[in-house]
Parts: sequence; C-alpha cells; structure tokens
Amino acid sequence: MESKLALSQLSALAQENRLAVFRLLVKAGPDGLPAGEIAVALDVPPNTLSAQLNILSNAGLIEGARQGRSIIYTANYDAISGLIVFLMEDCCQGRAEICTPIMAAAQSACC
Amino acid sequence: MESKLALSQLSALAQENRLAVFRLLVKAGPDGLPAGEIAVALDVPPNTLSAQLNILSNAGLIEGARQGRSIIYTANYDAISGLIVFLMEDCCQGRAEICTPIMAAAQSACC
DNA sequence: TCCATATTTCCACTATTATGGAAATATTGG
DNA sequence: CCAATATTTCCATAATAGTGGAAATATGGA
Repeated sequence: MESKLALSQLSALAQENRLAVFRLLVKAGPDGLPAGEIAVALDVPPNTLSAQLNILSNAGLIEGARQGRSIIYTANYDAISGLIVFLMEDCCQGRAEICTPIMAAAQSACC
Repeated sequence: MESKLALSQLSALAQENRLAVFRLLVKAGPDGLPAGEIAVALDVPPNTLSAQLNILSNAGLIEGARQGRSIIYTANYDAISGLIVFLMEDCCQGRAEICTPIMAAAQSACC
C-alpha cells in the first residue's frame, strides 16, 4: 500500500526538529551535511538528533553515508517528489482549474 | 512563524484516517461531503471522526459549512498549495536541475 | 412542542512518540 | 594498541495523540 510510505513521510516531517533537519538538508543540496553539524545548527543533543535522523531516513526522506568519522546526510529529492505527487494525484478529475493554480504556485516558489 | 502552520498541517495529515479524509475530500472536489458520509466511507465512529475533522480544520486543510442538519466539509486547495510551496521553497538555490524534475512529476501526476 | 437525525463536546483510558543520560560502536591518527 | 572524535544504541521516563462511550447541541419536520 503506497499510502503507508506517504504516511511515514508525513509523520517524519510532522515534528519541529525533523522538519528543520529536512529543510536544512534540502537547502544544503547534494553535498549534504554531517550529523554533527546538523546537531549544532539546530541545537539538539547528538543522541536525540540521531533518533530523528533515523526516522527521516527510514521514511526515505534523507540518506546517510559514512565519510571518514562523520556520516553525511543528504535530502532525497525523489522522496519529496513522490510525496507531493501522492498528495496531488487525484486533485483534478477533469477540473484543471483546481490544480493549475496549485502547480503554478509551486513552480514559482521553486524556480 | 510560517513553519508552525506547515507543522500543524503535516501533523494533521500524518494519521491514517485523516490522510484518507483529506484525500477523499480532494477527490470530492468543491461540492465536498457531509461528515456522516465521510464516517461511513471510512468506517469510523462519528465522534472519533469529528475529532479528526477538527484537527484537519484547525490546520486549515479542510473547511466545514453547515447545510441543514449536515455539515459539509471541503478540501482547502489553497492550504495544500501553501504546504507544497513551503516544502519546496528553498529547493533550488541556483540549481534548477534539482527542482525541475520534481515539478515535472507533480505536473504530470496532476493534469 | 416533540421527535428523529446529524454532529459535536466531554472525558477518561490507552497507545504512541519524544527525549536525553549512559554506554557502545566505528573511524582516524599517533 | 591507545586516545580522541563522531555517531549510534539502549533504556526509562515524560509528553502527546488517538479512541470511543455517554451526553449535549443544532436543525428540520410532524
């Protein structure tokens, strides 16, 4: 069931620190950030952050890769794309006037 | 703080029944559905559903309007638009190659 | 006014989630 | 091998969210 994934992603994002982590990583781009820097940036103890990174990672929203002593986390752009598609997919059953302004707003916010 | 609203919307959507309610109302379109029909469709007791509708409504994702004995709920398309914008807004700081495929996927899922 | 219908509010109980101290694991350099 | 650094896992406690029975409120019709 596809909605299980969407649900886990929404749950993962539905928490202040995790939403901040995700947005930080989205901003950081493909290079990502090490866990320690995220912890400092958000002022969260490393073990607490670790649990939160794990939740985001299990939901597929971020990915971690060890690089030396650090673990570098990056946003998974495909996942957020999939989530947006899931939220939108039944939005315009023949009524393009409903969804066109939504896409236009997203488009202009992005590029 | 704009993220408070986004957080309440993500929390509202991060629950099986509420996500189902929201998607049902998105599909139902501008005419919406009465609370009772939603309760039957999702097989949830009316008082439980009422609490869930309230959470979605407080987050601004749906709106209820009394019509006779029923209360008709409709999806708030502006709210979901705003949430998508919030999740996307810092996604491409000069790197259009990151966000373009995301928007393209959303576009094709929608219209 | 009285009754049936539709939905909500109140409230207590249960379940899930968040948090961070302490200890464990992994890596690099000396 | 040992010490330092980076991060995670384990675990117990605290906080938040979900659930539905029972009663309350709102509306429309006889």
